[in-house]
Amino acid sequence: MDDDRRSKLAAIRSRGVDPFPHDYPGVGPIERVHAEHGDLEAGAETESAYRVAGRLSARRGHGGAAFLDIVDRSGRIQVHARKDMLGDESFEQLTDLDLGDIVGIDGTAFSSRRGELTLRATDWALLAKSLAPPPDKFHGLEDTETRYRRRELDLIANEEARELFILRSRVVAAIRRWLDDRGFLEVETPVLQPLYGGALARPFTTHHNALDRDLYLRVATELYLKRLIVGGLERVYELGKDFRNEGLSPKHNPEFTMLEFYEAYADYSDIAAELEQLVSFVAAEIGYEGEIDFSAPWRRVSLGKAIEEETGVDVLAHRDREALMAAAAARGIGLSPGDTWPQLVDELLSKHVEPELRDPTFVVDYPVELSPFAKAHRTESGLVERFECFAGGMEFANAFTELNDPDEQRARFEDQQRHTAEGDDEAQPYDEDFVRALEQGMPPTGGIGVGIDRLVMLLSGRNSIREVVLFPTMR
RNA sequence: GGGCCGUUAGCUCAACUGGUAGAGCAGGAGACUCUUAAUCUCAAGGUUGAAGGUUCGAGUCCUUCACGGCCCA
Repeated sequence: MDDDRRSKLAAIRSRGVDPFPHDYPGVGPIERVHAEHGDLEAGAETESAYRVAGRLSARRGHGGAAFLDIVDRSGRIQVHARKDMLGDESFEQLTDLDLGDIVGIDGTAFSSRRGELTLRATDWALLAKSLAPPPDKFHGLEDTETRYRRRELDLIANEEARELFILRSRVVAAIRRWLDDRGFLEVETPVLQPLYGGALARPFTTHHNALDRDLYLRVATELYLKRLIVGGLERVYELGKDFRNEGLSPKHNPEFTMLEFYEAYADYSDIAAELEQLVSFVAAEIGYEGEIDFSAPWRRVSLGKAIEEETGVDVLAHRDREALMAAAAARGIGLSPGDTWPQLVDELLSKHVEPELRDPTFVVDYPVELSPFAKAHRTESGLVERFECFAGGMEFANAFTELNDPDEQRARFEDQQRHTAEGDDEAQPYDEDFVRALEQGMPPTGGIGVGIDRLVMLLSGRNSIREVVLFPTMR
């Protein structure tokens, strides 16, 4: 077991070699070797010298020679070591390394008889000794629990995992580039909040000792970002973690990454068009080739019509809890009896409509009861200018024309307090600081929240949020 | 919260109706100077998730618990 590795470690030290040296200057990515010599014919030699470094992932010994596979972030390359080139001592020590050791290789590029691009080792160095055996070199690491709890092993053993998280990074970078290019300012608002708001969700509560006061981890950045719009920053975005105190599921992790952006003088139609552009841009940037058609324009359907299409229930014709329960029951649909009217509508949407929406779809114009921060619809009474965007059977974005009338906002908070009294523990607490900010005057504004984990799920074809979060919450 | 499935060597997996827990890879010793899941020889590797119970005997049956996966609410 790792006793063997420990005794090798001791043997290395006893030779006066540091098994954990401080640096290794001049390392280039393995990818570059492939880029510059990927077209060598089998058997061809070059004099191009490279220094690469990475983890020893496989070894095939042949007595006086050996092949070693070295993996770095950019790829894998085979190294050919020969006793007659390295000398007996160096060769023996190189082939005595363990799988998983971090090594540096100096070598010249050539193509093996089988036509594989290979570095002929001229020198090498141990850069870090690995004391724990790596996962199976052929099967990789498949146990899901170990993959999530020890993601480093997943990244070592499974190339798909490496590629996925590199993809995720590129998605986030592309989003920032798109927003930066359009004059949006990236800002940072509080994670610890005296009052939570901006989403219908239960918060995590924590405590500030010096202030002797409870604080909440944010469930959204919305209210602070709109205060920045009041302040005249005009176009702002924040890309970071939100925290919602809810159960775990393939679509829910209690901490998750959200993009919110707000744009003065825009409405929800402008935002919808921008979301189409943004996602199309990101999909193109990463070379998306999956089953979902992200090309604009996306389908638009009203919430009432979407629910009626799937269930036959006209929610807008039954605007209280009892009437809606009865209408659903008449269609053979059971709903949770304790829920408020907006919760019932949400249940119909999430259980009967959402799973059916495969290609990107805007569901537009929500009942005011579901949307305490959205501005009333300009023509449809009782509705607000809001959309949620769905794809792959999953909601991934939520946007509205922002409510900027402070008196109306105050009344909406009062409605929320009534929902709380009715037993809705996800209703919004009254935020007087936010209303006061609106009294200062907020320009007409469109805003959106985009679930980044879910977007990455869609763009990578993964069906669990835990696959796309490096260290998902575990029990 | 409910149902089903799973947990065996570092990793990936076996073990028929209850009868001394096996293999491949990794690791050890050895052979081999173009292999690529290299190959060949030899030896080693285990509190079968935890705790109880039934039994002459439990990886296997029963109970409880822990963790995970899938489905449902």
